[in-house]
Amino acid sequence: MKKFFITTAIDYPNSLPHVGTAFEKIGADVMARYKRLCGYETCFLMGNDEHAVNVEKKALSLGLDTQEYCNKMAEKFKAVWKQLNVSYDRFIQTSEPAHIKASQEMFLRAQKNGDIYKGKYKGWYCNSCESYVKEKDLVEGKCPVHNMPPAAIEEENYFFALSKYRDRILKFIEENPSFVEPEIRRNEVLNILKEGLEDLSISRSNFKWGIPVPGDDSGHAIYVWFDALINYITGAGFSDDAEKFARLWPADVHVIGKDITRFHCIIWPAMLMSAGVALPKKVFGHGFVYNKGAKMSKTLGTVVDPAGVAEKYGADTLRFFLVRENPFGQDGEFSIEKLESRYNSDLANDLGNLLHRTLTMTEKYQQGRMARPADIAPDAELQAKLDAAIKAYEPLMDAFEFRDALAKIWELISYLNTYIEKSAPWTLAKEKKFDRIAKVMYDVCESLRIISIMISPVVPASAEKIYAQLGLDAVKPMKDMRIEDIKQWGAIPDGLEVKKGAPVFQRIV
RNA sequence: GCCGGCGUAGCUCAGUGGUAGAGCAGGGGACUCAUAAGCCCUUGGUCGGGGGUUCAAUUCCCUCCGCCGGUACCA
Repeated sequence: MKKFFITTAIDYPNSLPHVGTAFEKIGADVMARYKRLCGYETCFLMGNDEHAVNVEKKALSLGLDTQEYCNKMAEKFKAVWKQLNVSYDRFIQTSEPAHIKASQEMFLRAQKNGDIYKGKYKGWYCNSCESYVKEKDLVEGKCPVHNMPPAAIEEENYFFALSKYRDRILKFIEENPSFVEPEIRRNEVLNILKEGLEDLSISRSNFKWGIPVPGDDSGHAIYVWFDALINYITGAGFSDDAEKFARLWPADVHVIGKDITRFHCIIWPAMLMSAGVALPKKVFGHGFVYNKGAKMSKTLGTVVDPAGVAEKYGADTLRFFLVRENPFGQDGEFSIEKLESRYNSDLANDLGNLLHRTLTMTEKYQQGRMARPADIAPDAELQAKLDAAIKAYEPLMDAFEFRDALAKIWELISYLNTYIEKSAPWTLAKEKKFDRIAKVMYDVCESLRIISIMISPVVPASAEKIYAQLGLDAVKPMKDMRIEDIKQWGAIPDGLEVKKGAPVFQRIV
C-alpha cells in the first residue's frame, strides 16, 4: 500500500494554540484526509515541543513540576485538535523516552561522523531574564524587557559542523525544485545558502529541563531546536520501531510556518546527512494568519482562540473559512465578520440551500425517491462543469492549493443552482413532465454526491451530513469513499430514498 | 545596506504587448422548489507616481513612493 507521512511543526506548550497555529494543523489535516481518500496509508504526526526555557518558566510560575505541566498541556492541545477535527495519528511529546533516545542517537551519530566539537558560544545574557537575548532584539544595546545592558557571555558548547554541509545542501535543493515550497521560500533558502553557513551551537550548559548530551557529565543539555527537529523521526519510529521507521521514513512533507524554513531546509537536512538518514521529500512553509493586519500576539491582544470559534460556529466553519479564504502558502486574514460572510454565502446560500431545495423537490415531486434516468449522461453543460472541477481537484489538492480546488468546486455548485433555475422543476410539475424532473433531480443529487466527497477533507462532518441526507448511507458508508468515487457518474441506485433533515448549514443572521 | 515580493473596482484577488476580469458587497428585475436563499441584469477602476522602448503597455525597461518578507541560534 502506498504510504503518506505528513508532519506539522511541534508547538511550545507555554500557551494554548491560536488560530494561526490552527491554520497549520488544519491545512495539514486537509492534506492527510485527502491522501486517505486517495487510498494512502497515511500517518499524520504532530505534537508539542517541551524542552524550552519558556515552558519550564511557565511551569515554575504555576508551581508545577515541568513534566506534569507538559503532560497537562499535551492533553489540552489534543482536546483542541480533536475539537477542530484534526485527524492526527500520532501526537508526540519531546519529553517522552523514545524521543530522548532518538535525540541522543542522532547526537552520537553526528559525533561519530566527526561533525560535533566543543567551541565557544558568544551571546548577550540578560541577568534579569536569566537567558540569552537575541542581538536583533536589543534596543540601543539594552535588553528590551528590562532596559539593562546584557552581559557578553562566552560559554563552552557543543557545535555542529553545519558549514561542512553547505555545498551538498545547495546542490540538493538546486536539483530538487520541489523540496522547498512555495517558490518564495525556496528562493530564500537558496539565498541563505549562497551567503554561506556557520557552524551551530547545539547545547547549553546547566539546563535541568532538557535532553542530556550523551557521554557528557558536565551538565550539558541538547539545545531545544536540535531535539525539536528530531521529533519527526522519533514519530516515525526511529528509536523504538525499526519496521515502522522503514515504512514511514522519509517523510513525504513537513508542513511548517514560513518563519522556521531555515531550520527545516538547511539545518535539518544537514543533521540527517550527518547521521546517514534519508532526507524528507518536501518542506512546505505556509503563511501566517493575521488579525486586522496584525500578527496574532498575546501582548497585542490579537489572539483568536480557535476552540472558541469552533464552539460557536462549528469546526467545519472555521476549517472552511481558513482553507477557502487563504492560499495555504500565503498570508491570510482572520475576522469573525469575514468568517460569517463566507459561511453564509458559500455554505448556507450556495451549497446548503442547493441541497435543501433539491431534497424538498425530490420529496414533493417524486415521493422522496431518486429515479435513475434511462439516459444517464448529464447534459453537456453540466458535464463540462463536472469535468472542470474533477480534473482540477487532484493536482490542486496535491499542491496544497486547497483554496483553488474549492473555488472550482464552488463553480460547479453555482452552476447547479443555475441548472435548477433553467430547468424549473416547479414549472415542469405543472406540465406533468415528471421524467424530466427526475432527470434534473438525479443530475443534481449525483453532483452533490461527488461534491460531498470532494469537500470531505475540508469539512468532514458536514460532508457526512450531506452524504447521509442524500440517502447514500444505505448504499455504502461515507468512510469507504475513495477518490475513484468522484469519477464514477451514476452511483446513486434507482429508487434510493433521500433523508432530508435540518439544513446542514443554517444561515447566521 | 543587500536580496526578493507586492501595490488592479468598496473588500479579497485573477490577468494579458493591443485601450481590463471574477467572487463578495451595493443597485434593479422576473420567478417560487428553497435557509427573504437561488436565478437574470447592473453601478463601479485614468490597473501606486513619473519617465522610456513600441504602431500600441496595466502587461517590457528605468526611476520614485508605499507596504511586506529574507538577511543564522526566532518553531
